[in-house]
Amino acid sequence: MAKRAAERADLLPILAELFREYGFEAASLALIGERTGLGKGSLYHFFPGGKEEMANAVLDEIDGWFEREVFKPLREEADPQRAVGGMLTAVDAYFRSGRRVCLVGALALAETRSRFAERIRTYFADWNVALTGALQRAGHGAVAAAALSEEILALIQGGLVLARALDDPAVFERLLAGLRVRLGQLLPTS
Amino acid sequence: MAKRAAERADLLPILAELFREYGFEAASLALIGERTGLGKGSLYHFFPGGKEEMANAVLDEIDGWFEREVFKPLREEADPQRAVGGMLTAVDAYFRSGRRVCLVGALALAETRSRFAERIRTYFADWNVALTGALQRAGHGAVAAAALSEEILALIQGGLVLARALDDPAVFERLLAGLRVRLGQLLPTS
DNA sequence: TCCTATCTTTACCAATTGGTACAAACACAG
DNA sequence: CTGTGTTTGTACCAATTGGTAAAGATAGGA
Repeated sequence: MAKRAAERADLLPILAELFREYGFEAASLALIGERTGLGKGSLYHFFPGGKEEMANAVLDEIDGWFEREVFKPLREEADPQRAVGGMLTAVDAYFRSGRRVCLVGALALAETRSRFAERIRTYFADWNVALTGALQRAGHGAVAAAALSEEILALIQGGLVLARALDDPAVFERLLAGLRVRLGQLLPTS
Repeated sequence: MAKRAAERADLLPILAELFREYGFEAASLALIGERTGLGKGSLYHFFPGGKEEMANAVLDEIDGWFEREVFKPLREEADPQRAVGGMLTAVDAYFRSGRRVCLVGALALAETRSRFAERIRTYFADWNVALTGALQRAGHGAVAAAALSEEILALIQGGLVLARALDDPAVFERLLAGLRVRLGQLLPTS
């Protein structure tokens, strides 16, 4: 049973990359079987609910990661400037400096949105609330903090879209760097 | 033949909404037939290349619209401030204030990216070049203009992702309004 | 009226889809 | 070695996919 849990958990990163790369619909069972090296039998053994359960398991893991590495620090870190800076670092690492796409954002635009709508909503809503709080503690007024938070999230998501569209991850990096400057993490260079 | 051209053109908006709503893969021929009221025979009569030709025709139309209504004004309008402000107005109208998704951006994230990669690239590259030029003429240095242009495009795309994810078009509107303020189209309100 | 080009309907196709059933292989505790 | 529960391979399923073929309808000009 230790083995079972371990192996199911090992599957999640592979499934996540598959969904990121192909989307939910286009990641067929044939493709999943090929990339995981597992037959349908095993796949349905670990995920009796089929693809939908796979996607939900992946989203669970993503939720967990962001809660642990991003949202919670934003809420609890004493120094809010550090908290926001840390968020940018974590995000940069997670999205591999623009080479990786945000699965939640992609699902939001894609055909299958309705199937995961509520999860998608809370993911961004939680992020937005946590970030707004940190910005307020950093001295911004309530309205300004909320506006800035939305702007930061949009820049991150839009940066991923642009980096993918232009096939140039550097776009994402430049946007993050610009954000650091604007948020006072660095001094403007010129 | 006048009839033929007219009817094929009339199909494009329907196809565009279909692709926006469901994505390329999930917009099945059955669905397309249902929404257009046309059988497969007619569809393949107008688009012998099948779905791919439909998508390319839609992308042609989008390219044309943006070239005419956005890129060209950005390049040619005498007053660059006005040009950028006009762009924001056009974009707001086109995306129905955040209720409509950017098909090109969605394709960039989706499974079918590779099939339209070059078109997606040039769409954003053209936009970026035109906007950078206008910003330079508005007084920004070359580097600053390029950075600001990328930031504006990312905000628009990210705003559409967020609006869709949060199921709240107002997010997009707020981001556009914020942009107007930052670009000096309006005075800050507080 | 007849002819021709445009358009549509219908039936069909092989391939693939997600999902199920179930027997065989496996590991491992007793 | 035996028995038990977990894991896998194989064969199968109905439904749907994008796409084709070709007969039939519909028009417009001569």
